Amino acid sequence: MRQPEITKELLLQKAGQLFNTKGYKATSISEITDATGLTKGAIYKHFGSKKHLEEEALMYLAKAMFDHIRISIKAQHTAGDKLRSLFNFFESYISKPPVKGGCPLLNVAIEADDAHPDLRKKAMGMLQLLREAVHTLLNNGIRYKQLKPGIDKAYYATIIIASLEGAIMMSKLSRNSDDIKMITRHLTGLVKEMEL
Amino acid sequence: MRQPEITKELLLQKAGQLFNTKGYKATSISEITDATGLTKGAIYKHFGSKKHLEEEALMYLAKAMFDHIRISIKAQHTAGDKLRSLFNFFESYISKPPVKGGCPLLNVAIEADDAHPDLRKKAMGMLQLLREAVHTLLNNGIRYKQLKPGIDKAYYATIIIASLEGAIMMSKLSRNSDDIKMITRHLTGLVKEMEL
DNA sequence: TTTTAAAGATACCAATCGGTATCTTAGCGT
DNA sequence: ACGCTAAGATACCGATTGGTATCTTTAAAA
Repeated sequence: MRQPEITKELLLQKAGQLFNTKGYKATSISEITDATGLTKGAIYKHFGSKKHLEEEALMYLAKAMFDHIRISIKAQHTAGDKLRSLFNFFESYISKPPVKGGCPLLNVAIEADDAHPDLRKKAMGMLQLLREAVHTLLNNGIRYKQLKPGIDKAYYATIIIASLEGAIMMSKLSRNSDDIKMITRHLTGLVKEMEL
Repeated sequence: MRQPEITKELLLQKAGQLFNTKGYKATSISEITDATGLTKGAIYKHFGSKKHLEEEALMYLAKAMFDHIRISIKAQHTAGDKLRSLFNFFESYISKPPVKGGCPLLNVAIEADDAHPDLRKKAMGMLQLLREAVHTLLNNGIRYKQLKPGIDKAYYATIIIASLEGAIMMSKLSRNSDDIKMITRHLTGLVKEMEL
């Protein structure tokens, strides 16, 4: 019954889900013990403090998100298809959420930007990773003559990320996929303009 | 010294600022009494419960936001100029924030969508108001032959709101205006396509 | 000038917060 | 089979939470 690695994984997964749904500071230790069936002893043995658990859980959520992105992108073979697959991944945060509570980047960015510097730094790292992923994708598309060579990569990366995240906010609030679908349509149009 | 209306206004303004910066549930009554110099007695006399104060403070922030929007839009005379003025207003949430903490709609939507149904309903109302404002703006632009008649108004309203809100998240997180400026540039391009 | 109702201050409440110290127990190396 | 180490449970801590009951004070009506 004593399997510390499984225990830690369980704590990260359940705490991550709670943090992503209710918020990091709004989730109490006792809610995490309730959700896991474990006790404070287990949490403080593995993480030392709630703050540390918050940060590790965020990294856990980030890794899960980027793993999903990587998989869905790798399954496609042209820049255009990879981008459309990325849009579909964000659409899934509404239709069949890989983790409850929506996009972990958006959630932690809003909660942490003014009040929680350590979480904010990790959120900035996450945004940077996402930016680089799109950037790389566009770059490869240009290199393999799938996208027009002249495009402003940073500009398109910002448009893609901002409109997807904004649409997740709107669709999660409204509890339907209308907005995220419109944004997918819009971005698909942009991709067509970029394609050769 | 006893001026209940001024006291209430002070409470709404300071509580609104704290809620918009730190979060609604993460802000305690004592932080509000510290910020105002008042006591619990004043708060509970005027609002009855913290939940009620949260809701009234949100409506106070919403009213301030829409008042600002209305003013900046009314100062322009064509649909295109009104839209560009709206984009500038959202840019101001980064460069010279009318209320600390960024866009109240974005903040409350992320905090409330899963866990706080009453706040969520008010957030939905806010989003709907913003949607209708853009919709009306586009409609009038068509009526007065400033915009192309065939445009999909709901579609453009979603693109405008989503990309602005997403960009606010990114720019607030990064603490610079690069992203919101890129989005303004992108949306300005869209407006040009719509204009006759 | 006195009365009075409301505004707001003060003092208290149980519940819960994050955190720690201590104790028990499970499982591995020998 | 035994002992040791670390995983995890339990019991406690002071501080803070939202909320309430009571007391004081203020400003306007009479």
